[in-house]
Amino acid sequence: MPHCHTLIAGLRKKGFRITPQREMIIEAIAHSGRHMTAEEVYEQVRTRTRSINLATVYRTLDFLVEEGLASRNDLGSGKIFYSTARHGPHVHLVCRQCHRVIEADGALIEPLGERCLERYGFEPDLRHLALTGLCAECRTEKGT
Amino acid sequence: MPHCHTLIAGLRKKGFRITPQREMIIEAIAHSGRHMTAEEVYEQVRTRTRSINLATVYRTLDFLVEEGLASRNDLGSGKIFYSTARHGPHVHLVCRQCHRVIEADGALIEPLGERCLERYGFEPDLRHLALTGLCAECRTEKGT
DNA sequence: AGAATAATTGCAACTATTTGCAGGAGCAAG
DNA sequence: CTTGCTCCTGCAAATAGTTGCAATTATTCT
Repeated sequence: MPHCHTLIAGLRKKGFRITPQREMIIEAIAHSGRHMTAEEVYEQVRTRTRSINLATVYRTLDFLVEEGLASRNDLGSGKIFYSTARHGPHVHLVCRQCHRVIEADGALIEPLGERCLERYGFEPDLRHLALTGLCAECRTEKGT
Repeated sequence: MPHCHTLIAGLRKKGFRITPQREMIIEAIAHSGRHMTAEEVYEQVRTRTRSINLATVYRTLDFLVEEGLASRNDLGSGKIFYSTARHGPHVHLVCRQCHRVIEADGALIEPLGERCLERYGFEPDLRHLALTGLCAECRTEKGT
């Protein structure tokens, strides 16, 4: 799993500019190894410098998503979560009712990638897939 | 489509109240057979009555999602799309770069549902799955 | 090192979505 | 058809996320 310096070096090699803001945003999110909202990333970077703006955070995060270095997930809570691909591939099972999020093994969707590529020339990012549905508890509740 | 009447009857049977607003919102989205933003649904219903509020539209759409009758997709454009499950199961392949959306055959992810259920007791809604990744064109562009 | 240049930032305005609360209305029971 | 119990709606305010534009600055070329 790429460390933030690897990420940064990669971006630089591709010809993107690495500003202190971008560097700190990347470090914040890559280092946390968790899912963060833009606001959280902002707060985190803010503890290190005053030269950071929330709009920049949003733009940088979306930029990272475009470059395939982070993923953006709407888990139905009204907030969008971002994360790098540091922790291995995995799937989020998001309950549409209680909004609980189960982290499932990425192996679950292994065969999927190849088929997308074959049939549609589309290369899905399967490191942070989110599936919506009903969790076990909500299912039994419902099943009355 | 009398389809929406089925939906409405089902909700009534479950003990939910069917207000004119809910009825019109359901008709709007079920009838369109497309993906719509909350704003579009609002405009659509607005042509029929003045007694509708955008907040109600948002709440009703989220309610439908909870009930498993609609799905909510953040396709990365800053707007959230909603749709019913009228057209058969299918997958959205969303390019993270050009934001193009390819509609793929739902059979693509058939085996996935069973495995989620087996291992996690989680029943995913596979009728409107969205996968993020790189489309063929953006991939070749990148491959320079 | 210094200048040119084009990408990136901050600001502020704007759009999108959520939430609290008070009043309104669907539905069941009588 | 009236009552009462709740759930639902509208409003307005709060929170999230996006965008245009002028100023700034990372990188390249000399």
